Amino acid sequence: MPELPEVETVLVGIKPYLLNQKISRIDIHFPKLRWPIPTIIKKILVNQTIKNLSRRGKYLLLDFDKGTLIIHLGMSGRLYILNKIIPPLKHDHVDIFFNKGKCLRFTDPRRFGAILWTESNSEEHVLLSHLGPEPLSAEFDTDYLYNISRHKKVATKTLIMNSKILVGVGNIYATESLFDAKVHPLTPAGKLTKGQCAHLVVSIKKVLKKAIKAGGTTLKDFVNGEGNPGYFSIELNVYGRAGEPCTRCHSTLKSLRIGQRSTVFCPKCQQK
DNA sequence: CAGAATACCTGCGGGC
DNA sequence: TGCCCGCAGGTATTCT
Repeated sequence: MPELPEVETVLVGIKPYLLNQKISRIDIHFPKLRWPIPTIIKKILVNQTIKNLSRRGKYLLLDFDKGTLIIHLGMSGRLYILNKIIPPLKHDHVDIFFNKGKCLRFTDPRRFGAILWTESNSEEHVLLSHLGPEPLSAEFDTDYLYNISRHKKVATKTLIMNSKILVGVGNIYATESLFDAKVHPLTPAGKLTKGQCAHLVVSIKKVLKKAIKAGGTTLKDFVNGEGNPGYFSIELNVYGRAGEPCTRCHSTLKSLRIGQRSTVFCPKCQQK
């Protein structure tokens, strides 16, 4: 569910509460996620201090002296901080307690999320080692997108959602970025002109930055489960608006399925 | 090899 | 009210 802006918002929201905090106990209520939660963390991480929190793509990384806890929220995962003990409900998988009484709770109804432990450099973890550049980094520029898309037949939308090409862009922001850049989502990636690549790069960065800003203003309170780090709403031009008028030209927005994902676009603004 | 389809889950809204 | 269907913000794995 969460795309890069949502994960970034979660990171910024929980970091002040967790940085340099020492773990006192970990309760794993329900270990079944995409992969089982390694029960070894219950022993390894007690009395260990979180030395840093960061994000790579949609992965959250909690660094300890002994290794890194890798957290992915999947489609429906949530993380929030509790000030007091609240009994776990059905989809509450893990509670990580800290010395000062706070608790980090991981909840995930659909269980596509993951909590993994690595004692190596997390960059070398199999899930992270093949990831493409961060969309907001300088590395993701026109030349990069142009060069990597050459001779590829996949739809441009599929390309920009591929984490080996570029991390962090999911269904909503791919859809919005393509509209912003006036690129038809089905354009074969290899057919993108350099100019289109330039527009797309600018649009992706713009759309993500705007969403991060919106998340930051919408979700201030990560404590106590109130003001949940849920999925905040930003104004969307096309996603979820099939059949409604284009905000630019008032044509009727159309929908498609690309790679089993719903895609909305303006047939007039976004032509192949 | 690339690209496409499938699999993993629960919850919700709509149609009947 | 209840049942069935399709759909949901992700991505590893399997297939063709």
